[in-house]
Amino acid sequence: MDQTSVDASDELGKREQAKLERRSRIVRAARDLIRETGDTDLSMRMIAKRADVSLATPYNLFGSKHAVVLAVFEDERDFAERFGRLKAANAIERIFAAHALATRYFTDDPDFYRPLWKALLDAKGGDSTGLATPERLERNRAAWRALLEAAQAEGLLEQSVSMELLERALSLTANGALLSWAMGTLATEDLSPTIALGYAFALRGASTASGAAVLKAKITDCQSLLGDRSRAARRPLKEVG
Amino acid sequence: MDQTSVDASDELGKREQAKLERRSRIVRAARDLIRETGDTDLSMRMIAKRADVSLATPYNLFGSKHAVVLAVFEDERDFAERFGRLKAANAIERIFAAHALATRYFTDDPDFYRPLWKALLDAKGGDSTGLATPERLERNRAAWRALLEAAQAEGLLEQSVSMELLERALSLTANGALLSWAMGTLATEDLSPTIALGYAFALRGASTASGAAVLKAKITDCQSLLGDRSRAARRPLKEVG
DNA sequence: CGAAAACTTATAACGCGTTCTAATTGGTCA
DNA sequence: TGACCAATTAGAACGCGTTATAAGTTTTCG
Repeated sequence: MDQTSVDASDELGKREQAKLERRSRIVRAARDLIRETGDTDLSMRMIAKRADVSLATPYNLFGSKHAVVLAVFEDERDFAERFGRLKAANAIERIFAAHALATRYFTDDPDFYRPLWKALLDAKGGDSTGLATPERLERNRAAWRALLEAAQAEGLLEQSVSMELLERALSLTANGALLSWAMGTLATEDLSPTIALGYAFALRGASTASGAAVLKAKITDCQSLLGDRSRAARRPLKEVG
Repeated sequence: MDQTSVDASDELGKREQAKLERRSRIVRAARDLIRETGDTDLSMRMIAKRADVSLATPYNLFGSKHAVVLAVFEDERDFAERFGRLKAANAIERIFAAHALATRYFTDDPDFYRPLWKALLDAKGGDSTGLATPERLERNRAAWRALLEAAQAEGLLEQSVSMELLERALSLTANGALLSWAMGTLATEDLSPTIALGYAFALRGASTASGAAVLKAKITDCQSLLGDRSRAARRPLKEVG
């Protein structure tokens, strides 16, 4: 309905242009509030005040607080772009490189992304819930599936397993880990190796003999990482967040 | 601190006894409300009215709505009891039997457990969040770890992998699936095979040669289950809940 | 230009989870 | 029995997400 072409910023009418600017002001206000105060002051009234709009405007332009936070989230992650230019020794290493790339967003800026995830998990709205826009979700799914199919083509993953279902299993692991992380049950430093270990287990379960070797190495890597940490620090849950 | 012995209901003083009865009235009220109306009318004011107590009382006795819902949840699942008497051909089959037992709670009564999970996921409270009581969580973890260690002792899982970390990977998968299910992204009929497939992948990634065979069968089983379903019905998201 | 359409605005309202106050009930114990 | 004390109670209040209404304001178009 909107967004008639890619370079739409010029020929769009002042009305639509003003709407776009209001939209971005709101998203920026929400982002800045998360950056400055975590999720404590992330209220619609605060966002509206900060964006110099009325309280009703975010509801006109986005529909709900969830949608605003989602817009902040998607604004930050120009993820799929860097996805393509991943280089690694083989397809499986490329999968873990993609994982590292994806996870670094969170671990590099946990004070920003943890409140964001927490806000995203607030499921009160019946139907508008979700951790990503459907289109974004589908694009990510496709990107991961492509990585997996490349590994399958290289003979590292068995032909008999469905890459679609394997991708679903991997994303389940990642979502579970991010859930634990957002709730404070999983420490930031453990997030990446925990997901990597889950990936390694699942991938090895779908791998051929040639793929199993490198994955076994990955498993022992992650295990020693997590094992050392838990043996060394054993911090109580309070200190996690 | 409380619960001095098993038959504590007698020698407890009328005051403490009345408190206990109020507690159970509140939990029962919350349970009935979920059963009757889903999560639409699950408000503290409703729960209090239904339990014939003041609005302040649930806060005195539980502390928060989250704690009340958690109490409902734990009240329903006398899970660990039936955990012991699982019989199967081998340790790995016993793991999947345990999974089936655990998942059946949800799939048999989705209209009850889905709102419950949704309420549990509401993370707004900073520190009281969690999907289970810490003690309950630790008990479940230990039970699963025992199952895994039995499989390891039978030579089905490799000695080099840590059963503690493998258990964590499995629970990540389960939590991720339950999250998707609670949010309406995963259909009830797909919940059990999806988790089972995730378990099968991860377990096969940690298995020895002798364990890999039965797990490969499990993988193809689950795959055909999920594949047939998605090919046959392809229902839109709306019809999920 | 001037009218109509589109959108924002201010503001009030609703039910929610949660906290607080003051008053009252009722078990406990000397 | 009578005094103490712990807990519940009614009720108001706070900020929240969200919705609705009525009154501006500004672009668009004949």
